[in-house]
Amino acid sequence: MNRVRLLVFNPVLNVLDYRVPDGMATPLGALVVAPLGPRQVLGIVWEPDQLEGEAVADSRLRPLLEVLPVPPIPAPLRRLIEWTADYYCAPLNAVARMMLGPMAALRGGGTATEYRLTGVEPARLTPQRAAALDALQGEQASIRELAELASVSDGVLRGMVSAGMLEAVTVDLDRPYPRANPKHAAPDLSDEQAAAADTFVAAVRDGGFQPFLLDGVTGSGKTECYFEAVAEALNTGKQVLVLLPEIALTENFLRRFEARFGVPPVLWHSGLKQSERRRAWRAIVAGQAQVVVGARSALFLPYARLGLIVVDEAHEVSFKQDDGVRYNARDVAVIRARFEGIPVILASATPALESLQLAESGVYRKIDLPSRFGGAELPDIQIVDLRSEAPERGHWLSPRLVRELKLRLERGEQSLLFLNRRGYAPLTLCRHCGYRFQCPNCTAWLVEHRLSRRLACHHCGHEVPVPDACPECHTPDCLVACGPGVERIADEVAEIMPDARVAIVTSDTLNTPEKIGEFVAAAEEKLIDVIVGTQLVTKGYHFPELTLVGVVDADLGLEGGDLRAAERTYQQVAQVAGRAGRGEKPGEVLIQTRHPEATVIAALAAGDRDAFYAAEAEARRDAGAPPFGRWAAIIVSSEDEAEARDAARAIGGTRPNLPDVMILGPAPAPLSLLRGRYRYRLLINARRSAQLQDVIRQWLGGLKFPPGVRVGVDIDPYSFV
DNA sequence: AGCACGCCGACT
DNA sequence: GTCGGCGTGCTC
Repeated sequence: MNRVRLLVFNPVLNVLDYRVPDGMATPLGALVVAPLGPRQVLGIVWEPDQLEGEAVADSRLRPLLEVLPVPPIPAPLRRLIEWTADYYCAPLNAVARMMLGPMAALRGGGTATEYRLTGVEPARLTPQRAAALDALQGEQASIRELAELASVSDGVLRGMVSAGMLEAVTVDLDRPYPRANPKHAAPDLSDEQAAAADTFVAAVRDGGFQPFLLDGVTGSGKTECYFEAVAEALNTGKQVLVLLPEIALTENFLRRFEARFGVPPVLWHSGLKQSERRRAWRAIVAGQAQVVVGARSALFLPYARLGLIVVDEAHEVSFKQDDGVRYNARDVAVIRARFEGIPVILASATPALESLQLAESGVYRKIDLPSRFGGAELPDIQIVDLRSEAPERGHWLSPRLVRELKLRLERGEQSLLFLNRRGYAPLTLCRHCGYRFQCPNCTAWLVEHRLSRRLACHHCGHEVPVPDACPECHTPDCLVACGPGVERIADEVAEIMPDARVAIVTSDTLNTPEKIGEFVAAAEEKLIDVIVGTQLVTKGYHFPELTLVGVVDADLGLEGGDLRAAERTYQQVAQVAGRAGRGEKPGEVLIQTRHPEATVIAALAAGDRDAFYAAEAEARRDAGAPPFGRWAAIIVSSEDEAEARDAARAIGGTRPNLPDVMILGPAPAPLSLLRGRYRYRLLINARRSAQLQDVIRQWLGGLKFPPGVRVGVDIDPYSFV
């Protein structure tokens, strides 16, 4: 009898065996549909010896139902999925799920009906129709998606179809993407850039695993360099994957890509519409998508002919996924390149210490771009000691920073104020009774957002309108805002410079590609004098008239005892400083701090990157932190507090006693209530010699938990909440 | 995870 | 005699 072993997409069943009906071809990697009880399940044909599980007797095997019309998942991706599951202590099928697109993408062909605005004036314009008219400019999608986009019911849109305001368009679901032209606009590279580009081009041409760390200062033109490697891949018919840390950066990237290659790249991120996602997945699998730009979720897709991976802004912590499978896309990208036998480029102006270490030890080949493109100078960085140069009461901008802002406004130059805190104020309390607004689902304050007149939790999305009176003592008009957010800083700028045109740039205000485009255009046309923004503005933007950067509170990131707090502060400030002086005029950076003596701040002021990394390396070595030692976390959560505590104690009570592994906890996690779940945590610090994952697997493998309890393992954690 | 099965108490 | 509570076990 012909039997196969499947990796099946069932949360609790990883491996099942089936009989292959006569005449059915089931190569390794084939996606198949199998019967499971009264239901059906999707599975992948896998090497039997790679999947653990008792072999079931022939007589119990049921026949496979169907092989899906999709090319088999190639062996390198199967090995990557095994590696990731093993390294991050995650279930195989949870990892494998990340390579799938929408279920509809598994069957090709066909057409869909989409709708778009016609411009026809209706006899009757209801408020809903007016809102839809406004929200759907330039959009084309299914009724369902348009309704979502415009926040109206689909009944409204169907009415608009009858009224002739919307028209149906039939689209081919698998229509190919336009071909990129590697010679569309060849760049003008400096000698430094050209040398780096030649190295990458050769690596793509020759193939083979080769990891690069592209270490170039802000404004050195890293993108132009790796674009040459992309061009080489296009010439040789290979696919390229470019990973970016945030969706917000894809818009900017897309423009630069289109300028260089004549067509936009294929996008992959969580914001895609269902039909776009389906089209992209099929083109990726078929090899028709030449260059895919995406967030970390693009990493596990089944590319047919991958020839190069680029991880841009490779130091960014958002490459670490913090729910579901907790993997680091930067690290897994290197592993994928190894299995695929292709080059991988990690690009950054402020590499992670781990990456620098790997470059120093010769694992990565380091390519340096030490100077800015076009002769622009790196900005002058100065420290403002908030203890001696205090802002006015209830204000956050020091006299010196205010002076410099006014000077830029007079000269018609632009300024950027950076504060990594969304909203108006991080805490709101009642002046009368001291009541503090807290999230009912999380251990967190509600953040006031004045623009939307709401109090919002930044962890779970809980939102309430700002009340007129205190909910506790019912005193009217008694709420006070504590501390600054970007909205409040924008108010302060408006107060000191009433004529200045201020733009707030956060994920709240720039949440669509259109809005990002409008912002960039406005900034380039000098319709904005002062940009106030969160980390969203620290990367990717190039505004030649921007000559002043103010870091409102450099100490913010240092609070909280996070393992990587110092490094992240260094990276954020260095990145945002890099926005200044990118044109002909020199840039100036003012960093406001209460700890000018801190190593990070001193290194930033002195422009001494090596000193910072040396000090950071020493601190990490002392703490047994990466890359010298290893950390892992076990997170236990339940909607029931006692259940979570008991499960955590049960884990703690069976801790292994090993010389090279230290176990801390269990203790309530810093965010002890998150999205309605109570959380306990154990921290594991291991020497590099320890078999960390094996220890954890053995430890947890012997334990059983009640149904409501979730136990997650976080290898190399970034977030310590 | 779902879902069926089954054993028990409560109600018509 | 019937309904429905959720503990237990199964899916190749």
